[in-house]
Amino acid sequence: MRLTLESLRTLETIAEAGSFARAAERLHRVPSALTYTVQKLESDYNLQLFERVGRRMQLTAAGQAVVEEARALLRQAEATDNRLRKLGEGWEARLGIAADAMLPVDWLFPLVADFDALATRTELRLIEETLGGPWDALIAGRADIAIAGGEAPSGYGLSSARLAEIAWDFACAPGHPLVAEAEKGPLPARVLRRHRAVVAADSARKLAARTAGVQDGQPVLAVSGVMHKISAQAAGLGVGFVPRHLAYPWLADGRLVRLQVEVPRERTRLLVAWRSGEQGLALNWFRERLRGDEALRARFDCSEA
Amino acid sequence: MRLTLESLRTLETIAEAGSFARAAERLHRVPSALTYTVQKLESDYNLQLFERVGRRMQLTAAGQAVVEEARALLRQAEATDNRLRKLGEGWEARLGIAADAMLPVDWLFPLVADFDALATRTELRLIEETLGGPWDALIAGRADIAIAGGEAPSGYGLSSARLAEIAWDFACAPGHPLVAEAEKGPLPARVLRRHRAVVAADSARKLAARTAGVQDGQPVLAVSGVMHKISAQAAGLGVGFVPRHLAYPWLADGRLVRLQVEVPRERTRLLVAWRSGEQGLALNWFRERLRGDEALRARFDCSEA
DNA sequence: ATCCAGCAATCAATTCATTTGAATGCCGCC
DNA sequence: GGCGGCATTCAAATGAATTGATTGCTGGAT
Repeated sequence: MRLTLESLRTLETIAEAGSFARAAERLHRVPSALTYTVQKLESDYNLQLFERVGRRMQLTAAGQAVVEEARALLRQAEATDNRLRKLGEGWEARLGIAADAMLPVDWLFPLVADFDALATRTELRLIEETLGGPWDALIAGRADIAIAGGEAPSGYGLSSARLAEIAWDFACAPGHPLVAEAEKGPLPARVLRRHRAVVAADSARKLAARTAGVQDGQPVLAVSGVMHKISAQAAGLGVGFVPRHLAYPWLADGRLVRLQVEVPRERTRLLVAWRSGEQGLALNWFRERLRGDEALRARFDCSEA
Repeated sequence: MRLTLESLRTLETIAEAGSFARAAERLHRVPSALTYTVQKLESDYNLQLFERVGRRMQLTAAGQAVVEEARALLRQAEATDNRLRKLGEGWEARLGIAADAMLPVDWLFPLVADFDALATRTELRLIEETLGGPWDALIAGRADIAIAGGEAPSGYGLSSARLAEIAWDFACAPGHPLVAEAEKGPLPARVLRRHRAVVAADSARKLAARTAGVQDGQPVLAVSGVMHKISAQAAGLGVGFVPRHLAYPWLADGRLVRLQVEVPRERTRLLVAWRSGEQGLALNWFRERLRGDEALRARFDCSEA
């Protein structure tokens, strides 16, 4: 393939400028250089691109077609150039963010929109995971940022920063037998153990699976995400702790009721984590934005109702 | 923009070959040349593409991303190269074929399929016109081949060859008053003139409009294509001559009936025409294929029924 | 351990495609 | 009829890319 971007760019400029002379000026070259370039292109492809008409040159039909082709290719070349530039500036080619389902992905959309405005050409990937899932994705390299609950698994070289705290309510459907029992006072573990617990299954692939808030011997229904867990509980299929910032509407309109338990679940810390030492600009941007995003934080502190 | 297709190709080859040495061999260059190219790319974009691992080089994450970009751009560059080649061989960028509606476009599809098999990259444009329309399109340059009835307008430098002959039947709907009249014998012009004629409007934009088979003083309904004319006549809206090869099914199943008239319409010659002196390979190909296409010809000679 | 083979980097020398600049010729216009 | 704008041609200059010899490193074989 004898094609050169340079020669196509030259051709395009001539077509736009309307004459070799003006094109030469624009390109900071001498007219004869353009003659050379065009003639080379013509002989390479055995093609007549221009024809003399009076003292100036005019594109032939074939020339016109070539200019169109050239434009298309040049536009893509410019896009590629741009991409490489951004990579050179330190913007990663791709950035994966694995967020615990407790942080609904659409809460991240405003950040993504702001990021887009930077025109970094970094491809973003939002991954929803549960429990150990974000950690797993981070360690395995499927993600570069994890938004996850609890503690960072140690020994993998991860760093993290606090993002928010999640409060838990023990809840079930209004018709559930536990509702009656709860009138006698805070429910002891012994009672809870007799009712099916709904749990969000761990999406981790490699790390040891975690379970949260389940007692030994308690029958279990595992579902694939927090929202499924909430709706399963609302359907009366079981009981369990639900994150307040997500379950709030369900508790407010009575689809779920909150019960007092003897051992309430502690607040969970939600962390932003990354592999230590990674320096990409997109990673930094998201890390800092997440840490400073008060609007996002506030959404976790829904009224105590 | 400092981007070169050559350097991207080099990079791609290295990535594929797995080492500078093997890539150099494939590219018929010396390893140090590749080192030079890669280092230039790296310094141009301030980017590290490779890292030493042992005695060989391995793509960094950024390098991997660049290779992907490079691949995409190179594939398009190859397409462009191919296109220019074809243009150089004499295949036009575009070929427009303006066919009279009496030649249903789908009758041309087999030719188009065969043409496609040549992989010429010529863009095809099929235009349906009526009466003077194909000539008009040819003269105005909207088409390069016309398939049209009658005579080529002279003085425009057109050439033509015979394609087929079209036979006409005078027809109307079974319930039309002319049907009864026709039982007395062939219909004279005087009688026909009293009934509305359906005509296909001329699609020519510049040439003088033509009308065919209409008598002075006859009321007219103009529709935009032969098929519309046929169905308008079948709906009893008027009478007129219909091309036998298209109306045949309608006559066969009785939606239209053929009437004897005193002055039948002569067969019309269908011509393939082009601007004299044009030499494009696609034009030649279609011209020759149309002239030699017995299957196509045969479709006009439907049984005399 | 040692040696060898394979690979990439460096550097000076070379090559050759591209560019330059001066000269020529053409055309249209005042 | 001469002037000015435009493209081409050609010899000469340029400089980016290539070569080839050399060095240095590594991993595997002996």
